[in-house]
Amino acid sequence: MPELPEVETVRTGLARWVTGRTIASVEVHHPRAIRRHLPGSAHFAALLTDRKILDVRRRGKYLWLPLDSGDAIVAHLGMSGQLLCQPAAAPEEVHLRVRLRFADGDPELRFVDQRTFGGLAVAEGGAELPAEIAHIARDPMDPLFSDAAFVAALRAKHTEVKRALLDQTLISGVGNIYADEALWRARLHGTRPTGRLTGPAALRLLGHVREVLAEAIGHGGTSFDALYVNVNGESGYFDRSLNVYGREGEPCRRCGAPIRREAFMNRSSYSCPRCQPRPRPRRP
DNA sequence: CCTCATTCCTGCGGGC
DNA sequence: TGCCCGCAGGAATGAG
Repeated sequence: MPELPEVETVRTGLARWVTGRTIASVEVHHPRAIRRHLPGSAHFAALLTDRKILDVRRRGKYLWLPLDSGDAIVAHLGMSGQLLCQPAAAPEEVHLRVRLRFADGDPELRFVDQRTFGGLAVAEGGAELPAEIAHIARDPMDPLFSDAAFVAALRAKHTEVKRALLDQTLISGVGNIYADEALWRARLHGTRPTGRLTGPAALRLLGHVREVLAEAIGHGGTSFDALYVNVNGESGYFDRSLNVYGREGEPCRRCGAPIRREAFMNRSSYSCPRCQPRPRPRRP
């Protein structure tokens, strides 16, 4: 379940292994792995062939690789996507979707994705910022992210605070795991209405979001099931530092109360029933 | 305009 | 043993 820290870990690895290299050939093994590209896989491959990768950039959970043509490769890992730098001789992964070979040989770049929620796309003229991801807000690690604008937008929303944290047009990079972790740190229940958060409380929450993301980046990300790995196929180990996510029934590390799990948007939310009481209804 | 439910996909593990 | 079902969940999409 790659969120910002996992994607940033992949970005770092890619930057090291593919920056400055020229793509020699492209193999698409599964058409669904190429997103929003009506001309088809062959055209996708043609736009990349003989192009040099200039950089590897990230916004939220999206990556893009500017090319010397002015286009960019856009990548989203979805639930189970992996970008792996592998020697050409390595056996094909079961869920290998796309393979990029380079003019200078090894390593090649492979997009592997079991559940095909992720995918690659070409953003024509998108080297600076692909139009496909222009609607995604800056993430809280971005130097140009505005804390004040975020707080104002959050408080103006008519929704619950966890929904807002997952809204990538408000703040990007946060998924189910880090939303729960930040809310635990902030001692807020996810169903708290955003409109009833004070400015200072919203700012504190943002601080906790940024803090948990930074710590997770420092650990190389979180992995539960080996579906998330860095470009060398290694898992992060931040999962050892999680305080609520996946800990139903285990004691809260702050107060000892058993962590609860609640259904939320077709998934699960974890919280401490004592540190994070449910908000009282405004009017019964 | 805004909010929210639905849908895409596959492997795993629990229950019977 | 084997089958079925629920679950994991980011984000595009369309409904209301």
